[in-house]
Amino acid sequence: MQKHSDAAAAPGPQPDSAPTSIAARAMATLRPGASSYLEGLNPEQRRAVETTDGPVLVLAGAGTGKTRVLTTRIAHLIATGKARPYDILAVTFTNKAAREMKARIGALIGPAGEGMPWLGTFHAIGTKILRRHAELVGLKSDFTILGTDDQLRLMKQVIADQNIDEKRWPARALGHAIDGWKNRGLAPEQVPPGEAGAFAFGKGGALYTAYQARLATLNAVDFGDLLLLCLKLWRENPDVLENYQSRFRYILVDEYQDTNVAQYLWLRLLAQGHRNVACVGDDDQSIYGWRGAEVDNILRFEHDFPGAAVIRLERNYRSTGHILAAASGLIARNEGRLGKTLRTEDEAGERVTVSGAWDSEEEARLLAESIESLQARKHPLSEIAVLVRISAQMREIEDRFVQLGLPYRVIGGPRFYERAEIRDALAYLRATANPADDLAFERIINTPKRGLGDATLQQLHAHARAERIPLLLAARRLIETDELKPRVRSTLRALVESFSRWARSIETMPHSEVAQTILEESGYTEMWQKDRSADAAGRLENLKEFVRSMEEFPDLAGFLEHVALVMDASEAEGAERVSLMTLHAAKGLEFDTVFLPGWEDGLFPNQRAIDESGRAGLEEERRLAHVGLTRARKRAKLSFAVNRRIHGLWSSTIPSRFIDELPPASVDVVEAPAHFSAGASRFDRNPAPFGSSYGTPGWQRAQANTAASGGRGFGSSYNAPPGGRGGPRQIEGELVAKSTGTPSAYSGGMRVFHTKFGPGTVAGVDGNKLTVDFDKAGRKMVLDSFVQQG
DNA sequence: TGTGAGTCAGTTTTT
DNA sequence: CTGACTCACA
Repeated sequence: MQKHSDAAAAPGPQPDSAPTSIAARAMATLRPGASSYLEGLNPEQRRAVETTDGPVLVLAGAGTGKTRVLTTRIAHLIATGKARPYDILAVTFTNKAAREMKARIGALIGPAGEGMPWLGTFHAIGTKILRRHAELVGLKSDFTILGTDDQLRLMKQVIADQNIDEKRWPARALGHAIDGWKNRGLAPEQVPPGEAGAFAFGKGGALYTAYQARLATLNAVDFGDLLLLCLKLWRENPDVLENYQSRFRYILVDEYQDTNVAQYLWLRLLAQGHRNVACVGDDDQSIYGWRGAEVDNILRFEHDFPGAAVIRLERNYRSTGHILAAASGLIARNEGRLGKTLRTEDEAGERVTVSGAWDSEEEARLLAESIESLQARKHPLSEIAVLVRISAQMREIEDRFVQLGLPYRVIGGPRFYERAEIRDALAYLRATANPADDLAFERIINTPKRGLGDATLQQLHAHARAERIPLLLAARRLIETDELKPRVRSTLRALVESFSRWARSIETMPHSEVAQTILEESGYTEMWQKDRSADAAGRLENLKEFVRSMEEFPDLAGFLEHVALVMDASEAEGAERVSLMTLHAAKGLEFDTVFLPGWEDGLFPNQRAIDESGRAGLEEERRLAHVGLTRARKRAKLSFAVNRRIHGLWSSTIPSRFIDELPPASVDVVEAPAHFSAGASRFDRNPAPFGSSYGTPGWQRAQANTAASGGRGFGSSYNAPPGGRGGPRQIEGELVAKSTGTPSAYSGGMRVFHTKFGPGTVAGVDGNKLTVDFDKAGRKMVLDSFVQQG
């Protein structure tokens, strides 16, 4: 049970034996020590659970049962009668963490835990508070929460309004600056003059002010405001603050090392009531400095909350000895840390392996072979992860997996709600629900194309600004005048009337039907049905899913809130696939075997991180390495390549300095392939005969694939023995690919199947390159060796 | 209004 | 080498 306590952690048999909260409370008063939920905790964990009063900092190293402590602590507070579920404020960073915590509390103490109204992300709780007191900060309670793209659009408008050249001062940069200020809890008037002047010849501050003003007129907030406006609310209304201070008898914070200054201030204000604040975190896993997280918050905790109890969880239940030793040895090089030493009672296990490759392509190949040999030994693919520093590394690895037919999934990536069709559908709903939502209206006024282009929009804007009214209202007024061309006028009238009709139908129809109607009547669905590009079908699917998902919510407002805040798409779990993700995305997860490719100076540690943040940047990179290693239960396999393509150019690289920082006793250097023998390094070993890889399933499958496609194309480069070359094999590969003049076995109109993109139709042929319209993935250029006839 | 060439930059990412 | 974006042109 303890073994995989952190992430996996269905709380096993415990829930069955866990009493309901009332019984538990009664029992706990009689025999406080005997509560079943406390069983199986180690002494430190138990102390972290039972030290309920006063400030507590729990330094929970990777795999030490952090989530378990947090959830048990809540269960304990409730079971002992110290607090009712609604007395407890429990904040997390992600929705995923919040969901997981809810589920686990529910499992521990039964239905009583499900009613925890104040368990959620900082932003969700901030929203809840702001909606109650919206008018005190100049909003209406049905304010809209803007996503990043709306934010950007708004910034562009603000920049244009101030007659600033958007070329020289891009909206993105302004957005970055404003986000930074908001992360630090700074309202426009609080920005230090020096900083405000840095943007656009001293206009940064003015732009920030203007941006906030625009938000206010739109009755909208951005993510930063959800915290910042709480601060404003509380500072200006001490009675409101007091109310929340006394309401939250106990406060718990997850991942405290990730808090930014705004969140810190937010917490500190609330915690000044009962002062029962428990923060759980790990300074060694702070990897979000670049987006405002302040490691200092955790380093300074004892100073900020005098008399705080500091509890270290150092017993690791996840990884074997060598992995832990490697991770600990590495992180010990960091200076700015509170210091913990992870220990395990598990066996030493396998040493961490380090291997070099000639180039990144070979690295990908060796990695895939290694996975296949694990697979051949019945190692489940779902227990294997490949963690990369930057997503650009994924391409080559994916290519290799695709070629071998090795099932994988990418974690992270673009999310459901970020897709254009979902944002469009959302914009229709938003503009219907809130006629003042100019950004939404603007987004869809000409989607689908209905002849309401830039010129019309400008007119609307001018009118709206002059009258200080929303765009939709401006449109309604304008169509009564003769300022518009007849055609535009009638189109706009139709649109405006549609919106009125849809708005009325919200009262009478179930909201998912309203959505369906809007999508039909606006011509939006039709637009995609008519679209001949290959991904149109997928988009229609997404829209269906979108409408379907609305049914899970009681009303439109509830749904809109959900998409604004709880934006992660549910991912199908448990499939028998290798997981591929960035190191950042891996935090909180664990796998039996973890591959860590790309350990090269410049890539990892990343040069930019060092350039921008110097020593602190390097230390954050090192923490990232530590996070990567500690994801592994049994096996961690590092690798690097000595040649890598960076921005399209081949450059030679040297192994990451982190590799040399690993404790040698816990590391095995794996023999390098033939060509990798020059230069004296610790990786200089006898080359393994390359022929040994010919028997792997991957090799055989690659050959089979080649045969299936007629033995032509890129695949044929693999017919040359991969070993026995002194130079970059990549170049050979390219030469072979380019010199393939023989006509492809494929021709336009043929149906083909691609392992990654699925079925599709050939649209064009150029030598061994095919242009294929895939049914799901859209139009892609692929090499014919990657597809099969079908 | 839509396309095609040309330009330019190019970590990590949640809410 | 990509992909995102802009700008000129039809």
